[in-house]
Amino acid sequence: MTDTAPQRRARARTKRPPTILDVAAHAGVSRGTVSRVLQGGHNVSPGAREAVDAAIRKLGYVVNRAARSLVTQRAGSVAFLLSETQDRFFSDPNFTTLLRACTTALADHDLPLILITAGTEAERRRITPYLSAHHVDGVLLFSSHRGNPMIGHLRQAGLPFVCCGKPLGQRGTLSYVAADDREGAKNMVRHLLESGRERIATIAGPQDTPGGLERLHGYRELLTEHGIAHDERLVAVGDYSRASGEACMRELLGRVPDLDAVFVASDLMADGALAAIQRAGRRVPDDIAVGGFDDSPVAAAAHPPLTTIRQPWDRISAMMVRQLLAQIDGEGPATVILPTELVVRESA
Amino acid sequence: MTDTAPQRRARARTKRPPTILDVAAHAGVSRGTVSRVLQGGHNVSPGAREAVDAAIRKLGYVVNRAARSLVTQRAGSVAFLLSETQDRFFSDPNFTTLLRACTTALADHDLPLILITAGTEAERRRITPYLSAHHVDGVLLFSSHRGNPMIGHLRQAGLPFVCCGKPLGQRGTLSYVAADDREGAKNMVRHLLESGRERIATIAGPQDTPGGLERLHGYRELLTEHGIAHDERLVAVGDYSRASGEACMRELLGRVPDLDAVFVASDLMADGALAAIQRAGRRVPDDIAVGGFDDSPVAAAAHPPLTTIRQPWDRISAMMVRQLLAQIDGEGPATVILPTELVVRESA
DNA sequence: CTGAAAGCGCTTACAG
DNA sequence: CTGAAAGCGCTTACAG
Repeated sequence: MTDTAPQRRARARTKRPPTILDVAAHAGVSRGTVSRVLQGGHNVSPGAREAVDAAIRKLGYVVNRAARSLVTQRAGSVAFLLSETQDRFFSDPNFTTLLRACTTALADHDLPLILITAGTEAERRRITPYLSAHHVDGVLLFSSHRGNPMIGHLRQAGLPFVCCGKPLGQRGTLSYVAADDREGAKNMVRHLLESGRERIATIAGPQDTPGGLERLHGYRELLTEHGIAHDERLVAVGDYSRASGEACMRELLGRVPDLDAVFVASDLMADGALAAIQRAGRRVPDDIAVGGFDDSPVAAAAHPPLTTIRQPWDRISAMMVRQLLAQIDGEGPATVILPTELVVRESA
Repeated sequence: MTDTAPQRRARARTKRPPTILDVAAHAGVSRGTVSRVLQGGHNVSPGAREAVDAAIRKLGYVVNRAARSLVTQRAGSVAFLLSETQDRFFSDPNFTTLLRACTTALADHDLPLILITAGTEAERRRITPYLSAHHVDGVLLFSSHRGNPMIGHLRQAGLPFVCCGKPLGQRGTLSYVAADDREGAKNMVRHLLESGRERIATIAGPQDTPGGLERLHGYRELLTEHGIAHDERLVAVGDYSRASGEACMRELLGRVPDLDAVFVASDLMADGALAAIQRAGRRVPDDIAVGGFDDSPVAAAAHPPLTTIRQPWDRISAMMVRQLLAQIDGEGPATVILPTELVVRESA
């Protein structure tokens, strides 16, 4: 019974891929030597090394990660853990920026990124055994709320992790990477002041998040440094959504009709503020200057384009990955604060 | 030499997790029996089963996935493969919706989602060996461009995959799940017609994508069915970006000042169109009705909120996962087309 | 620098 | 229904 062409092809396709043993046979060396070449080629003679490399290319050999993991006791992958109410983070324009940057940074280290969401208690319960069993070597943790229980789980599991942004309401030292929120806020308010604005309001972010807190601190600190008295009527607090930006702006305009500038703690909220201002028949920046925060994609797309503070997402992501790898290799925790940058467009 | 407390804790933390052997010892059965319980408990007596379950709970046993993979020859994970120019897809509001829905659908099957980007030729080259080595059991493929070479790679690797949307420029049968673009477009244009509009323009998507093509076909088909002659001046083609929507709308208004409605092939472009219309001093929907497509987050946030066609992302994702699992289990390819839904808001 | 061999933690025929 | 045993594909001391 002769095979038909399709049958032969089908069998060839499902044929077991070459193993280290096939490579060893082709190269005329032992399994151990092939493995040593795979590990970087230390303690291998140039000749053996070349023979192995040639065999690998010829056979199209790719290491079996499961087998490697089993012996090295390492998963060979890292989790991108979103421990946030899903809607909130997924609708955040910064999220995709971060996700992309982390994927790229990890790919450079040949580490697949496993995306895990754990916004609810039920999800956290489901994912905890997975993490405790060290099915990943480490975790990039994205969560902005005070007292996230996920952090306790990760600590208990002894799993290396690095947070994006300063985790609030945690005791002890934790690794995290963050932008310099306070300094960024101060730079924006200074910019508004230096361009001649005198009644500067602010729309802060949620006060249980580091960005919400620190950017408001920065706003107050800078005004104080310039001898400007506090006026709480100039402060509104949103939830980072576009709708809340719009509502806060309406509120501020009602309370302080003669305000001439507003520093908004996120671009998305700033975009909402823009709508409220225009709806009120005021012009940006002529009547009211608007400064955002993030330099997310919405900033450039806004009308007018937003002057904002750029968060260095690429650097934040790369640093998170670097810190995580260091921790996986046994290093202790570290805090990394990265500077922001004022991006001047048309809104202020 | 007595250990200090921290040392003891450190050792306890890095202690090897329990294996199937520990469970077997605790339950007083053999390794094989524990494994059978893990596989669903067939051919295991109730007593043995209970003893094993108790031991598992007591020890906090979690299966070692690497060991399992090694023997089952399955990776136990699935890739979410973004084979699209990164900027384009990551800035698409539908992307996060899809990503979230797929993560959830896979989690229900205890399959981790591995996020992989392969927008450039260099990335594709890097990722191909990983896929060919079956480091994932299957691929959810997101790519909208004609003739994506990734599809050839996946076929060659014999790796099960399901596409999101109909892949253009491919021969042979492929599994894909898509919304009924043409019917959706027809529904929107019908809605515009029935609400009394007479000069209906359209902003289509890129003509090398199924959505760009099919929605334009639907527009034309519906008009023809209603005996309305083609007028190519009423057709503009964008690239799905907000900016292109704005530019196309400006173009259309210049060419046909008396148009009274526009069907836009994506919400993001529709949002841009809104800006162009308002900038031209026309009102929506009073002067011009605007219909979008997607029902992405921008639709509800637009001013005025967009009337649009809802893509059933949750169903699309769930179906993609279901089809993929079926293929992994040996089933052949299938095409799934899901109906869309007209969502009436204020813009039309 | 190299090979032989143990062992990582599972699953799965195979006997019984 | 159950146990003993082979084997998945690697890495890594250990000798030499």
